Amino acid sequence: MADVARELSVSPATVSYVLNGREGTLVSDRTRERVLEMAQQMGYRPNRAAQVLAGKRSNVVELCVNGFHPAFNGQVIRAFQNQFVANPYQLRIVNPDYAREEDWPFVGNDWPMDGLIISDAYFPESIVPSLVQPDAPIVSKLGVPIVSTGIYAITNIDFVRVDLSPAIEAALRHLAAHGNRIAYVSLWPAHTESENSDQRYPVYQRVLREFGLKEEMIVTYASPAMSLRECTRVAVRDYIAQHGCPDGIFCFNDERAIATLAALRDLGLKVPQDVRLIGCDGIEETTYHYPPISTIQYPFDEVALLAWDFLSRRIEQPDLPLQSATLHAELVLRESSG
Amino acid sequence: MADVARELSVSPATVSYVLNGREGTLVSDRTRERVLEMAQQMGYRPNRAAQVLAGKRSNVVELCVNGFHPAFNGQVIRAFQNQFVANPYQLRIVNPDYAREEDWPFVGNDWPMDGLIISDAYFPESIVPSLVQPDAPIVSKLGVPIVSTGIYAITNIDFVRVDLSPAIEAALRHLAAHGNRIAYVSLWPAHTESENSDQRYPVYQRVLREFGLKEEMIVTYASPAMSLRECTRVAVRDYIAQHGCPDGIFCFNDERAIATLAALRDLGLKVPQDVRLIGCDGIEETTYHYPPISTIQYPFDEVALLAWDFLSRRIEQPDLPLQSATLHAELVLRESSG
DNA sequence: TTGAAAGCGCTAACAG
DNA sequence: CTGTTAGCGCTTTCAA
Repeated sequence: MADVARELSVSPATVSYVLNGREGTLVSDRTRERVLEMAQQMGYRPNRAAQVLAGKRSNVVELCVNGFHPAFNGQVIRAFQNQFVANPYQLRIVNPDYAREEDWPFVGNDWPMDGLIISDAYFPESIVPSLVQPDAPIVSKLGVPIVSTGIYAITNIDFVRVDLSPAIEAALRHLAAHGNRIAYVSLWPAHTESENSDQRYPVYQRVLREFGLKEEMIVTYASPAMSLRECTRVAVRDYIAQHGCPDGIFCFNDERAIATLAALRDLGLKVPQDVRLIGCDGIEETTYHYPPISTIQYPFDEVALLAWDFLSRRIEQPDLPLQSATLHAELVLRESSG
Repeated sequence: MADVARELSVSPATVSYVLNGREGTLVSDRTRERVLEMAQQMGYRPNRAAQVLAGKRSNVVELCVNGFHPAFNGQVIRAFQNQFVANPYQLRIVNPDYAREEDWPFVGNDWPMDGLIISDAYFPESIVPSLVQPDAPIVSKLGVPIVSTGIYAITNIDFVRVDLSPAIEAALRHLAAHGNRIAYVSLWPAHTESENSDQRYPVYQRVLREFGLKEEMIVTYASPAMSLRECTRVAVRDYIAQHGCPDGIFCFNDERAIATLAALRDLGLKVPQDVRLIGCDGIEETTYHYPPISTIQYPFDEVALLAWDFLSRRIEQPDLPLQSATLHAELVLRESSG
């Protein structure tokens, strides 16, 4: 910038003015033009670190998801990115799974940002709550506003929550109407579940009780050696080998439903004839399997739209009252559930 | 930092020393201890922008991939992230697809970084080459070293290239051994292909010529309204409705193979009985479909390992001679190819 | 063993 | 309309 200024014998401030496109005719058209041209020619690029240090906005919004690979987060990210095309802000994706412990609760990323979106705050318990100031909930300890989204949304800051319960209930009623053994392919054994950690289990428990059925949990521990899908495939195969086959299976998510489908195929069982299957999340892949997998559709686009809406408003007006919305996921029945 | 210093009545420099963990006993143990404790207590967090501005390394390495969602890049990202656990560097993922045009060729991200890894430099043509200085190829115009990886690696900077050709040839020979109509589900029509844009087509062309077979291209244009998979599914369905069914289909990638499998199912065709199918990339999902899809396995982990190896070495020693490696993808035959 | 001071590249008063 | 100047938070000589 100084170079450009020197070359043109104007002051750096003038260059800064035109490059920042300050409105009003602070700078004469001729000067502006010359500066622009020279900057272009000299390949000037702003130093963002310096800009931020000098008090400028970073124009970065961070999206925090846990894991890039799982299809669910892929769709979350894609939906958010679509909000950010033709938008002055950049979206920066971070994945706290890989953050170094010593960086918690700041998820290992303290580069400048103007706001933070946390999708499914389902991280090593403590991270997110510790970012939120109990007394001044709107602006976080990071100094920027946070919007929390998803099933595990935190609800004392701006949030977009997705409620799965009605859809899960419908799914389980559907299964219960067609059989007596309804299993749940879950993350943890029942006794580990807390309201906070799984929206699904309480519904499962309630519906099964209502129908007078016995709970059957198929627990799929993750293992470092195997992928999530492999673990699930093995767990389901083992369970059925030992206990026989349920009439219906509801899975914690589509990843597990896909693995479950493979496990059933491994055992020569037919879906939906021998066993009905329903997943959860609504990732695109479910429509490409055979049979197409019934699922509970997470409203990716609506969440992204609302979250960005809340956040951008909050960035402009930090003392707005709490903004919130609750969306409802929808049961999509396909062949796998008969 | 100044606050911490003031609180302890030491100079900011002292605080900086201990916080940067400079070796040698520059600072007395007692002072060090007090500083550490006070910093902790006051919740001190370094301002990375300021650190960088003052000349410190950012400890950030950027990984540039095109698109988060597609399963292929998901596996690329995961493989790289595994290199970066327990590594002082942070990995920052960027996706130039969503970069604003005016930011090219800097892919919309000019936050500080110490190095750049470009995975499959398959972006709007110009981006990557324009980052490389023709005269001083090792260090890029960005001022940091670049390592290029993947099928479309640029080979005048440090690179890890993946050669698909032998595996593709094996795949096509396998198909050609079992039928006369071998189709290629491609991105573009044949006349668009250039050596640089598709490693696969030249092999397809060569093998088909050798067997005296006629080329059949099934072109799957992407459309903004439909997902890649949907587009492919429709394109394959239409093609077969019009031209009848080939004996073997080789797909540009697994995404397309999965969609092709769905299309074949839509038409009531059996794989591999009616038509043999082989994909490319080796994404995990291929093992979960029915039938499991034959594919060409991209060496995700090896690429990540070597790329990081090259880059970290280059960061330390900028004037090392060119580093390079070529890996070979491997054909994995599963049920879909008979 | 510690402190003072310059400067990284930029922005935003303020003065002219 | 344009230039001067004081920082932003930190690192790093250099001097004490």
